[in-house]
Amino acid sequence: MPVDWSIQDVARLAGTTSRTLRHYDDVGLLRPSRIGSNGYRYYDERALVRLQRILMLRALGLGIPAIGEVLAGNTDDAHALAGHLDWLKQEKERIDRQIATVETTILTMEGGEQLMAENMFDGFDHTQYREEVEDRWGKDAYAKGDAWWRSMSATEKEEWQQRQKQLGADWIAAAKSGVAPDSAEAQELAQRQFDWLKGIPGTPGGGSTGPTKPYFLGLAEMYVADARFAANYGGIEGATFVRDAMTVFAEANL
Amino acid sequence: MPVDWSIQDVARLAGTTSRTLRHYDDVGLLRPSRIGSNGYRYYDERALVRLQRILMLRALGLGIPAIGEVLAGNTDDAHALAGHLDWLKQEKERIDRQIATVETTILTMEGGEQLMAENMFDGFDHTQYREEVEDRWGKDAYAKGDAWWRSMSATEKEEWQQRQKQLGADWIAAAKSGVAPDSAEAQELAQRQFDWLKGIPGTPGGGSTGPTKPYFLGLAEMYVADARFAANYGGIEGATFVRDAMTVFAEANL
DNA sequence: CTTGAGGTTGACGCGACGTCAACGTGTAGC
DNA sequence: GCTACACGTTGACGTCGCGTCAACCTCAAG
Repeated sequence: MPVDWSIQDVARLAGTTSRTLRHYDDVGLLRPSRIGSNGYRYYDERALVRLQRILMLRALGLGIPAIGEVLAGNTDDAHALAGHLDWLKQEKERIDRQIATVETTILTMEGGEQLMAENMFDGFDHTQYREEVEDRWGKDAYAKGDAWWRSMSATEKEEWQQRQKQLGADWIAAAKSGVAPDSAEAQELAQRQFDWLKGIPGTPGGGSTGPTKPYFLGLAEMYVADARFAANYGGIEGATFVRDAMTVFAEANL
Repeated sequence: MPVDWSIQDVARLAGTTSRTLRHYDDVGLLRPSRIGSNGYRYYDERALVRLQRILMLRALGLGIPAIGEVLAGNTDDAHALAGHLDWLKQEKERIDRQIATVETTILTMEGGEQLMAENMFDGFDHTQYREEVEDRWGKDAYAKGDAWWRSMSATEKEEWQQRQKQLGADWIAAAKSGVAPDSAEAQELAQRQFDWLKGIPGTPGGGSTGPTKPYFLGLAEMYVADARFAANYGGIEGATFVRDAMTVFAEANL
C-alpha cells in the first residue's frame, strides 16, 4: 500500500516547511509523487528519502543547483562537497581579513585619528596630488592607484606607510651624511625606491616590471620641483639629493 | 572655481562604477552636487570626499543603511564598526562550523559509508519506525526528533551512534551473563538507557527531564513486541531482559 | 451550515549593484 | 552639416532561497 503524505505531513516529517517543498517543486528539485485532482501535492517514501538527502546537503551549505547535479547523478557527493569546501575556505579567508581590517580600523580610530578619507591615504596625501598625477599620467593611472590603495587592509596600509616613512628617513639620513648621489649607499636607496614604486599598480610598469624610465625620472624631478613632495625628503636639499641619486640609478639600470 | 566632474569622471577617480553612483543617488546615499538641464549628474569635491568615506565603509563590509546612519551623524564610526565586527565574528563562527561539518562528512564518506539518508540515521533505522513513533506519540514527536538528528554534525552523529551501539552491546552481555533484571548491574544499564533517551528532543520529556514513565514503559514493551527492535538487543530473550530491567527501573525511579 | 485547518497560485521582499535595453547628448573629424 | 563614437539618462530584470502576505478553494468535524 503506497503511502502518500500531504505537503504539511512531509514538512513536519522532514523538519522543514511547506513553502520550501513548494519551492523545490517549482525549481524542479523535488516533484510530488502524485498530484490530486484538487491540485494538492502528495509525496511517497521515495520522495521522502530524496528530500532527506536534499535537506542534508542544504544543511552542509550546498546550493540548490549543486544539489540538483548530485541528485541527477551528474556529480557525486564527494566531488560536490570538495568543491563546496574550497568555496567555504575562501569565504573564511575573506571574513578573517574583514575582521582584521575592521579591528585595526577601530584601533586606529581609538588612537585618536579621524576616520577620514584624507588621512587614510599614504605618506603624502593621496587626493591632494590627484590632479598632478592625472595630468602627468592620465586619469586611469590615478583611479587604478586609488582603487589599489583602498583595496588594502588597514594592516597592509600601515605596513606600506611604514615602509615609505622608513625609506624617506633613510634618504634624509643619507643626504645629511654627505655621501655622493652615485655612491653605493645612495644607489641602494634608489633601488629601494624603485622596488617601492614597483609595488604600486597604476603607475606605468607598476605592479610587475617596475616603473618605466621616463616615469622614474619625472618623479625624481617632481620631488625637487614641488615643495610638498620635497617636504617628505627633508626639504629642497634632501629632495635634490634624492633626485640626483635616482637619476644616476635610472641611467645605469633602466 | 568649483569643479564639477561628470559621473564617469568621479567613478574613475574613486575607483568605482557609474552604475554604483547612480545607485547611491537612487537610495539617497550620495546625491550629485548639481544636475544639468540635460539630466546629467555632476559632483563636486565635497561629494567626492563623501564618496571616499562611503567606499571605505563599504570596503569594511558595512551595508548601505548603516553607512547612511554614520554619514547622517546618527551613529559614529566606532559604534557602527563595533556592531559590524560582532556580525562578522558570528559569520566566522558559522563558516568554521560549516567547514568542520563538511570535512568530517567527506571523511566519513571516504571511510566507505554511503551518504544516504537511511544510513545516516541512528542504530535502528529512523525512517523505518516513523509510523510507529507517530502513532504512539504523534507526528510532531517524530518530526522534532528527526530535525534534531539532522541538525547534528557528522561527528556528533557518529558519537551518538557509538553510544547507542555500546549500550546495546552491554545489554546483550548482561542478558547472557544471567544476572537478574533487578540486579544493580541491570539497573545501571537501565539508567544509561534513560539518560540516552533524555538526549533526544521530541520524545516526551526528552531533552531535559528525561522520558516520562509511560513513554519509558511503552518503549520497553515495544522492544519485546517488535522483532525489529528486539534484534538490537540480541533477539527476543535479550529484549525481554531489557524490558524487565527497564520496568523495574521505571517503577522505582519514575 | 459554520468553522477551522490546510491546500493552491501569484507576487513582493531581501542586498547591492551588474547588465542589457532603448534612447538622448556632447564632441571631434571630415 | 554629417557621421562616429563615447557618454549620459531612466527602466527593469536577475541574483539566492525561501518568508510572508494575499486571495481564494477544499476537506473534515461539530
